[in-house]
Amino acid sequence: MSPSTSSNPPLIRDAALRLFAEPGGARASVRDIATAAGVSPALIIRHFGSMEGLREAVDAHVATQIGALLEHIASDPAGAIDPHSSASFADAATRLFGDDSPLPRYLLRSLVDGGDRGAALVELVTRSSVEAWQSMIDAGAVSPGPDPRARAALVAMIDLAALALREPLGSLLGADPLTGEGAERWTAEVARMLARTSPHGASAGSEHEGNPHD
Amino acid sequence: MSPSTSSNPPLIRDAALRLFAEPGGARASVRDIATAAGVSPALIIRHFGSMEGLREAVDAHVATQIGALLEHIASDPAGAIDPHSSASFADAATRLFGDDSPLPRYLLRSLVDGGDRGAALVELVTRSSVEAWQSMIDAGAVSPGPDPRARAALVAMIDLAALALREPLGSLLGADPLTGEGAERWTAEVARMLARTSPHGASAGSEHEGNPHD
DNA sequence: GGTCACAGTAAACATTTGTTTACACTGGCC
DNA sequence: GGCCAGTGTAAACAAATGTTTACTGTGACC
Repeated sequence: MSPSTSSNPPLIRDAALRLFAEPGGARASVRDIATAAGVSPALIIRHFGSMEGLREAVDAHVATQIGALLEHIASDPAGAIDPHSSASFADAATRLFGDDSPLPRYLLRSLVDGGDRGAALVELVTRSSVEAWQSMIDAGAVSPGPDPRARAALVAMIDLAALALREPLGSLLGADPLTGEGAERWTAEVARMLARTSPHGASAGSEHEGNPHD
Repeated sequence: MSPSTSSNPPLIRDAALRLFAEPGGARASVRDIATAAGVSPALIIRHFGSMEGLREAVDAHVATQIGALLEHIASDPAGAIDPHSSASFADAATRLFGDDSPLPRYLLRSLVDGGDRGAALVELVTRSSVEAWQSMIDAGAVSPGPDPRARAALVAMIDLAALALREPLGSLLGADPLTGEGAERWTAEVARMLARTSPHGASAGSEHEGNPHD
């Protein structure tokens, strides 16, 4: 029997997060998770009370982690879509999500299986997007359009999709939309589309997309 | 014992589709589905061979159904985003998805749990979007932009999100994005954003969004 | 009427599941 | 050293799972 260690609860929680985020992960058993974490099934129950308790702990942790990214973006709202500071979002996303993070896939899991807690997590993301968008409207940087709510919804959807639909989007883009060059290209393209709504943007009209990084 | 009926296999398949699409539905048991379909668990195994066989049958059916919508849109590519024919997409979506269709939620399920079959279904949707977008580029109606692949990816994501993220999008929009007024508003807003990329669109420049439905 | 293919089901079966129980170990404190 | 709280585990437990088996009923055909 190994010595006692206080690192086991987070270890278990993280193993669960990884498994739950995978295809078929909703059917991961207490024994699957115990094996992945290198502990006994009974220890999971001891620390978290039940499988439901474990799921709650994972959800709470994910909310904290994703909240960190949103906090970062909220400190620089333009950073999310401004082509000149797109590196800021890309850097933050790379740092938080790396190449192998289960968080975006877990967000997707929350969308389909999360019930009330999943809906709350998704709302965390979309509310942050909508607030950032409103800040930019207030600053006069963008236009709310004839149907302001629809436009805000579109902006929020684009943000949510970049996280939750990371994999199909990555296939389409030919690069990971949350890290490195892929993140820069994605945010640049989103910025171009939204820059179209600037009240005083390009004055030449319809299509003026020379070189956004110069 | 009831009389024999050839309607039981589709009845079972549809009950399974509904259950699988719900939160927690990945854990739906053969007994849950049997109860929902009003048959015995053993009948499901008799007709589909196994639970895996049932899942395959559901996937095949969903691919057929979603293919029907894409076929409709492919016959009128502009219909997906042109504000003047947005009613065409809205009508088709309403007819296919109604108020209560499990298909969009099942697509979301496929994204997270579908493995290869899920990826194939998602590709069905995104390929169709990309092809429609390319048709519009070829027709000179829109511009590919400085990063054509990123722009096509953005268009495809918007389409995929409207289906798979129907519920959070509906909350943001304040209406269902796949039926009725909500579908019209959503497609109108998407059209406005994408019309911005027209090579010879509005010549007044930055923000010219008078009244798109007049 | 008898035979056959097919559909449908209850019961049984072997395995898996989440959880509980009983025990051992560790380290800190007196 | 003894006691205690906390950690960790193997085994046991009751329930649930997907599937198989054995049987019945139906309708078509001869």
